[in-house]
Amino acid sequence: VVDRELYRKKLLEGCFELFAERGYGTITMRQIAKGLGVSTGTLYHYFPSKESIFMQLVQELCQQDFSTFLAQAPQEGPLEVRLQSVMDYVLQNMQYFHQQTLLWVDFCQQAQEGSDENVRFLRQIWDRVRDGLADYLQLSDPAMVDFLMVFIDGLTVQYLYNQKIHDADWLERQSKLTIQLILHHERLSHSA
Amino acid sequence: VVDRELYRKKLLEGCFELFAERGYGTITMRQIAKGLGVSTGTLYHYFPSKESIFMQLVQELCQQDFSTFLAQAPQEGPLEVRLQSVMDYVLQNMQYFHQQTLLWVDFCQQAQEGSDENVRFLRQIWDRVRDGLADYLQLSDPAMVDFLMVFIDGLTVQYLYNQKIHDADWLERQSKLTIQLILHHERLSHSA
Amino acid sequence: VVDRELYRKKLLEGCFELFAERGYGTITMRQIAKGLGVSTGTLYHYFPSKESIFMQLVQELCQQDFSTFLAQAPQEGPLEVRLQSVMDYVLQNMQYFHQQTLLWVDFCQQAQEGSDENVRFLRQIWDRVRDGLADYLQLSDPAMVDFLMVFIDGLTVQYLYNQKIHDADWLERQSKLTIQLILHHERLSHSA
Amino acid sequence: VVDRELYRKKLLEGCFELFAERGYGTITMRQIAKGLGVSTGTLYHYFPSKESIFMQLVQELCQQDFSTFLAQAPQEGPLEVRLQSVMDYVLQNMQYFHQQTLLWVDFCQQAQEGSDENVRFLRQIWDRVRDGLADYLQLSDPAMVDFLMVFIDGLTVQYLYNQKIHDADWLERQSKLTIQLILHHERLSHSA
DNA sequence: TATGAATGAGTATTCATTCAT
DNA sequence: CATGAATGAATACTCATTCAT
Repeated sequence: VVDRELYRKKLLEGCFELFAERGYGTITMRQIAKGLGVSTGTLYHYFPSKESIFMQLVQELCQQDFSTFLAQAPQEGPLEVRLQSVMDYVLQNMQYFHQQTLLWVDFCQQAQEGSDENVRFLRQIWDRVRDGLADYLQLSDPAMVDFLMVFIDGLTVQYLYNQKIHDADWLERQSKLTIQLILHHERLSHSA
Repeated sequence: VVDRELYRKKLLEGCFELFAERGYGTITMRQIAKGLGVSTGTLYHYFPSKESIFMQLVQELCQQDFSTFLAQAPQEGPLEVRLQSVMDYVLQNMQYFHQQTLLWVDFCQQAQEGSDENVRFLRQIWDRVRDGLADYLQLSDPAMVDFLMVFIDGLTVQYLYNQKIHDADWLERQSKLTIQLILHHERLSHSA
Repeated sequence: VVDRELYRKKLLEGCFELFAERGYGTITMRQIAKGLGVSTGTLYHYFPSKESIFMQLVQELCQQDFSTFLAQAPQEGPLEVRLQSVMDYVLQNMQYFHQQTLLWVDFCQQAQEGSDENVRFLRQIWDRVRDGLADYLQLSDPAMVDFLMVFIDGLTVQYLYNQKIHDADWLERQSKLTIQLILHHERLSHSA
Repeated sequence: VVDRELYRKKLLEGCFELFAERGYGTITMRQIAKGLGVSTGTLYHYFPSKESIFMQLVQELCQQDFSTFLAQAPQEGPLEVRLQSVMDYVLQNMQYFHQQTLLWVDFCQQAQEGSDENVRFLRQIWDRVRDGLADYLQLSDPAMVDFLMVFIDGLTVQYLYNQKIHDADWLERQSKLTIQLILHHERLSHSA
């Protein structure tokens, strides 16, 4: 029974790349199965539906991503350093986050009709990440965490049209700019 | 021949709502035809493909949107006023921009495979908007326009899975915050 | 618009044989389409679902069958003659009725789960036939019509196992026997 | 080897309910296995196929059913009593016989294509029951046994789409009617 | 003996597009 | 110009059966 669970996770791992390559709505179960090197029957043996694969994938990844970030991020030091470590993490995995965002958007759009239970589930996951980030950054203004995440979301979407135009320098510049803006604001709030 | 062109534009007008309602990938040509009150045959008489409808629609809308904004925006006055007018415009049409962004993402994802000519085309349109905005705002740092558009894009995506965004106050707050951050930066750049 | 309706009926006509050949649950839409000489797309252009084809088919046939019977049956004469005409009609079309009964049973079984609206619909049709038959035979005991139809149903099912064993003579014999039993009962009821 | 045989019969016992619940064509081997509390592998270890399970089940049941009837039926007495005991047995187990008939029809329909060996097998079983019944009732006209069985078959099918049949009175009435008809006929045959 | 993972062809249904009228 | 009937490949998902453990 532990083997089964292990195998399921192994399959799940292979799924992200496949979903990312073609999008949630566009990829077919046959393509996923082929990509994983199993039959459609086997795929359905481990996951009850396409939707379920996606949900499990999202849960798994978000957990991993945030853990990975925390594990390598400096737990002490001034705000600037912590902000920088967040942005570095995002920039280093930009393509990955870009794909993830696209996937979420695609999925939400597809699931628009029918149960919005799934959308609620995604929202929960998103909230958890935001709370974790708020906890890590310890910003005086809680709205600032929202601001940061909105900006990061914007970046990951931008990547869609600008993938080849905006090089690493552009991203770096935007990142630095944002950090400075936040630091300025923090300084002013404290002095006020 | 002018009639044909007029009719095409009239059909195009009705399309946005239909696309927005169900998403680019999800809506069918039959549904579009029915929504416009014509037959599928007629639809194909005016547009060679679903893809083509979308491209023409995007072009038309972006042109209109920016013109509409400029027509009602104050052409003079301090940066703060101009920034505010941009954000007001976005906030007032938040749902519309949200739908538009979703549509773009959906389309790019669907078209991922196949000609990236379409993606290039979308990028051109995006660039034109950015240049227009840079021209209007006259910011000293050109990267700041990019920053602003990234943030706006982030907001429109958030709308998908962040319930807070439905709260007008939250939006207002984020908007004000961003304007202030930009103004601070401008002041510092000038004094430096 | 009349053409469409005509064509739909023409397709419907061809369907009975196909359904009868393989059973409601066993035949596939592809097989039906192929059997009718059209594509699956065309089939769905005229009928929203497999279920719908069947329902429309049943309605059409039952109407036709009873009309056909009445048109050729003697409207006057003693009960014996009228009973005989009913049984003759059944016997002459035994294979057809056999197939119909099997189809009904098959359908009801498949539709067991899900909406029993369809089963209700079939019952309605069945009731209409019984009422028509009661009206035609003018039996003093209304339970006798039920008895007759139960027996006929039994015959049509029997045909399943006995198709090749019981020849025309056997059927004829059973038919005659039943008619006599009913006549006896009628005579006794009247004398009582 | 005797254990194996015992276990096979034990499994078989649980099968009828499962088949009856969903129909021969509709139930899946996984559902049967789950219902019996074994794995599909085990099921296939004892029975080579779904078809085989059904055939063995039918054989087993028919043998049991007729034995059970004979064991409790009065072996002596006038025809009327013996007829009544047959009808009572049928009425008391109406739902069971109804399910059995449906199962037979379903099976024959599914198996239509392919070997009619199965149909032959079912016919043999049916014949054996008829012979047993003829022996028990000792009717002067052998066709009368057929008549009785046809009627009973009709009743069991009716159960599917005639709501009246759920009314015990209706059943009782039909049963009494039939017995009387047969008795009348017997009397007339003897006097002739 | 018993398991349950693996298979892949098969199911009803959909949809962008074509084309005769 | 306008229609809508026709197409058939494609979709998510199912299932009897096999077979390595």
